Amino acid sequence: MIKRRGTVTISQVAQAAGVNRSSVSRAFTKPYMLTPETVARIKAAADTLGYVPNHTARALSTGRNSNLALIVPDVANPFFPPMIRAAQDAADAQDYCVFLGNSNEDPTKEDRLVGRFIGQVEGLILASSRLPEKRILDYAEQRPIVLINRDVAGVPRVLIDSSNGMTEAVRFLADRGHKKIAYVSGPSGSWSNKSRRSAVRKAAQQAGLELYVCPAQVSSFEAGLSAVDRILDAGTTVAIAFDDVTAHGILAGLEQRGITVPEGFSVVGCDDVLGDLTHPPLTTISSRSSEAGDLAVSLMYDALRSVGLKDARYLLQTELVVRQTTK
Amino acid sequence: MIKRRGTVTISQVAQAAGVNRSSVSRAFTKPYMLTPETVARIKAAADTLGYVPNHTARALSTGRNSNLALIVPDVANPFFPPMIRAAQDAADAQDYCVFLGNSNEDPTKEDRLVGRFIGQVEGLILASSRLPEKRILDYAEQRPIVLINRDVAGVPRVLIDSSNGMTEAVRFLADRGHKKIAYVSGPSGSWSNKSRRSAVRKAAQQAGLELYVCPAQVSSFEAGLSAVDRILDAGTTVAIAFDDVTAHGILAGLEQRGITVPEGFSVVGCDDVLGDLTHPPLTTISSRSSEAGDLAVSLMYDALRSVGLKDARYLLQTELVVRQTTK
DNA sequence: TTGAGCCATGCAACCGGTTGCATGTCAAAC
DNA sequence: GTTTGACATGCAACCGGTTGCATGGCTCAA
Repeated sequence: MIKRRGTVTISQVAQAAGVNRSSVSRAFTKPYMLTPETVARIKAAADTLGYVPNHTARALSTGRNSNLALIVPDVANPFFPPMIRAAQDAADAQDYCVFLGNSNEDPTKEDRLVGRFIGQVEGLILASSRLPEKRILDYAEQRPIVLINRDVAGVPRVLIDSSNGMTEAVRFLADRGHKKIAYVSGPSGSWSNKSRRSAVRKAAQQAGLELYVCPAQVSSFEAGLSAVDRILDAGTTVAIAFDDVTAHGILAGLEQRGITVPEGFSVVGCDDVLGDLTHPPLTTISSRSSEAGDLAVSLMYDALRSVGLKDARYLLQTELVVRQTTK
Repeated sequence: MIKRRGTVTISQVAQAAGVNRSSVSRAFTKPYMLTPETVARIKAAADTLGYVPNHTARALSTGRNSNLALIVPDVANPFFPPMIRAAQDAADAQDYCVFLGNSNEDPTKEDRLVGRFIGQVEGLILASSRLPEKRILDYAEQRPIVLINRDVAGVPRVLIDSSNGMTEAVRFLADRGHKKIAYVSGPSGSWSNKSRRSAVRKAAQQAGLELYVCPAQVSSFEAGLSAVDRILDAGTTVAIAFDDVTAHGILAGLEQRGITVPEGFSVVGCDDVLGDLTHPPLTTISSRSSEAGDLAVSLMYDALRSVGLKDARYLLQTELVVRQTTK
């Protein structure tokens, strides 16, 4: 047992105030049960002693700990920080603390993180989870789980629906005279990637455009960079990237080859996380990830309060943001 | 008391295995005290029942919870995510979980977060803390605290020392013929800002350069943008910004006014978080913030193990990274 | 005056583990 | 064959709160 210097417990306060331990407990959690004078006396004693309720002990006896966990594939991917911040703020507003996990896109690590967290949180929010569906359902049995950008029936989820933005982008490109377009993929296990790719595919078909899908395993600058040769070889005139980070890599690759954007080639990103940081400023699909974080936390509260409403499925709509990488 | 479905406790395992509760506990925490056969029998029973040790109960009786807290001023500032990820990884390697707090640059909120966390962690890491020194020392009395980019004597700290990078930058600019330079400040309470500003001041003096210090309250794109008029009015030919984000705003402001970089004006950032994302790619000062995160966690382990070595002070050196915004 | 009922507080069990000490067993040593 | 000691396991207290129930004092009405 590690003794913390100066840890003052409920018993010491009780003794100082001349009451039973239970009254001290009530003074802090159910003051209406006590005379105002008693409460005042206890609080005074607590103050002079410097008493602070022990969170762990309380959690043990009540079974609630006011903690949430949030797991993301990559903190450093600019898509996530706004989401993390929003979730953190929303949790903070209800006096909840949030554990953050970084799975590094690795399902095994994600699984380990969930296991570590699950014992000390009331619920978990998994963003862009790479876990097998069965695993998610198993965990959801133990604790409320809310998903972001992962679509598992029976688990409350917030989905940033890029498909209408993507559709809009494809139509926009068709109107501008493009005939053959490329889609540069993202992480293979990603719901977002699947949903974006199929939206592009469908819209391209409807608009009578030829589509080349360029595989890529991860979302990264390098992935975009190394896709450039293939999308050029395929004879396309525009690339729609899985996300802005990938699009940025594509822009860099094009510049290396002396191809100017948008005159020589057009590029469309997704998620609008880079703002007009790229050169030229990137045409992209909006996606307010902070709203997703906020919404996920409030869904979590719903789940924690009532046992019902397990199958919420929120779609956040997106739209094309035209900047200067498309012609 | 909230009853979790299917919570199996040590007592049930004990009964199933026909041993005392204490043996079950030992099978998991001190197996060497038991016969291998007994351990095996207990683990088998635990497996079939699906027993998972209760983290909270363990924390209560041992006084250790294997949790750390990390508080940053702004998760969305690109300086922090790599640090967060590194800290998270380092913690993970030792089976620690990390709470993340976002103070939003607000000392009051930071204080509240510390208060919320301190009861359920073994130690706290405060990055770029805006807390009054006294407050930090008070908290450090209760739990080990490690600071990043905040210099308080008596508290272990990791400082990214931008001063030699800044000095290098000023000399570099003097060599290129600049006579009057501007420094665009960052958050007023920030140690980094003070240290960078004074390094620039000193180096400018030594190099015989005239210096204009342009105040700014926060680190943001907008702060940089709105500083442009003043740095131009002051007659400077180059601006050294508190960080890359601010520098990016300056670049945008210059472009709005039709001033080309680096021909018409030079810009230097700090922290190297944008890579060559800006246009033109930004000359900046390196700072591997992920190393700071990693180091902070290992300092924390030191602090948790031994009561001594309270006054560690690590300086991480930096250097000028010349790209294309300087002439 | 007495009994009913309410309310403030105390009592003690409980949450789920951990751990110092006691006990019992068995083997080696005398 | 008895003593000694090492070692495996049990016992029970403890970590610091929470909470259902018991108790006792007081008020109010009959």
